[in-house]
Amino acid sequence: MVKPSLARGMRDFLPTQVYERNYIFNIIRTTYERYGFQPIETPVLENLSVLSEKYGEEGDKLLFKVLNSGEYLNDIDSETLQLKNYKKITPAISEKGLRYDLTVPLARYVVMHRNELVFPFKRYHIDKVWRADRPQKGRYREFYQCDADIIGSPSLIYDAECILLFDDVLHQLKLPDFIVKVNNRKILGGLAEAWDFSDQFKDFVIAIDKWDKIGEDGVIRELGGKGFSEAKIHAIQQLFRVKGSNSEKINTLKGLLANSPIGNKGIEELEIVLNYLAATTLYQAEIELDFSLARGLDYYTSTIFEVVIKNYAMGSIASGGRYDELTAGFGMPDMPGVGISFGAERIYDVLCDLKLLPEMAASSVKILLLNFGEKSELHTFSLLQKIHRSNIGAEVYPNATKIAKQYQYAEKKGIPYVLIAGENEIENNQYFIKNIITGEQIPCTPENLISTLASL
RNA sequence: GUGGAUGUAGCUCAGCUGGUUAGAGCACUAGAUUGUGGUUCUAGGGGUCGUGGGUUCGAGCCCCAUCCUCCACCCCA
Repeated sequence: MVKPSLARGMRDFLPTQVYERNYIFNIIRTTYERYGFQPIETPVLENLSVLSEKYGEEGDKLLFKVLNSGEYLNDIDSETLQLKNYKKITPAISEKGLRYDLTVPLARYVVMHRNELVFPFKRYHIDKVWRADRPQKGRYREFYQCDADIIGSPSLIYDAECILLFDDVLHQLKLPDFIVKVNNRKILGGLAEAWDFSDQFKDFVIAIDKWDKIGEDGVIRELGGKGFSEAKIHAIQQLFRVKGSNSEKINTLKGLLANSPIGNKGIEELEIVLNYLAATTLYQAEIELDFSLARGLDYYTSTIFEVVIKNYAMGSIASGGRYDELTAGFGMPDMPGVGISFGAERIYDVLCDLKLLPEMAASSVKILLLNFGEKSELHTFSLLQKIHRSNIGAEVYPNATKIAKQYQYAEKKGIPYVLIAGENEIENNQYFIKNIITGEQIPCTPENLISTLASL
């Protein structure tokens, strides 16, 4: 006997949970469709040559790798094996891995199918991804991402559309106040240029990204630890003084970036995006420029966004950004893209926690046909088929156990009605449809059973 | 990958300073009620106390290791 167990970070879902999760997926999917995105599918497994080095060093550590098939040890010389150096052995025994996100596979897909696609290519993809991270709340090793991306256009109208998508979807999900934080990587690059630490850009980005969490002192400490000089830290501290409305923030930043062409380009892009948004009326999204927003993934080059819930201790529930060179690594330059992703698992956790999931029918079955025993069972079974053919969900109880139990079955499955059609009813040509909640009994004849059911 | 907390029935938990056959509530099954349930009453099934070692006359309780979950880092949806 094997004790049943789940691999770390993996989860099962009960039927009611799947219904609830599908509610979220359906809202996202139909919204994507309405904006003109089309679905694609890609394999769960990709060659590691495609996945590696796209996510930064940390990301690569979190890739689930799949062992080669067959006698995979034959191809390694015993010397390498002796060294026990996993960095050398891993590529020799594993050449495939589980996808880490849906964006890098998309880049690969676009390059491979470039002649079959319509550009700008708007695609959505709702599927599982895997990360070998240590699990904790809101963090799983297997989870869904709900991506929408536009490939092949530099137009910032799409960046603005991404924000409309955040607003539209999260509004439909009835999420409470949320903030869309927006920044532009070129601004961060410009600051690095203006303050002369482009060589330590990555350290800078990681440090300021934690501002929300560890505060100004924490960021300063971290920068100091990474070898930033006092003067540079002092310069960076100016970032923390950028306050006020979005336009005030932009003005302040223009001063800081006066001598940086790249930085000014970032500001300009940001202003264009905000200008597009100014022409719209958002449901409830609050747009906040946040120059400490950085995003860890290496591939972002321009606009970046992240959605957080106000006053709620949870990481971002959606995020995204513009990447201009993602396909370049696959030999296809000049293919800019922008996209977003909803973290459906986190959204589900939040909606559960805040009790914002609507009551939904746990079953799509409308009526349970009670089983009163041998003499009426065949009749009941024929009714079952008639109801199905009328496109109404129905089930028959499989045996003539006591009625109380049959009622409970219906109740637990969320079936709203039961049909009472036993020997007496069949003989009298009168059935009863009973509402399981109210107890009300609606009489009907064999002839009008279907129409009565359909009208309920 | 680093550090910390936890783990007793399907679920929520109790179990004294280590001492006979490990308990409760809910859930489940059966009966009271052979065709109209969700109330009540009665009876019943279910645990190698996460797993593997160790200490002890004796371990759910103490020690070590390991796994899961949770928390903080790293990083991220």
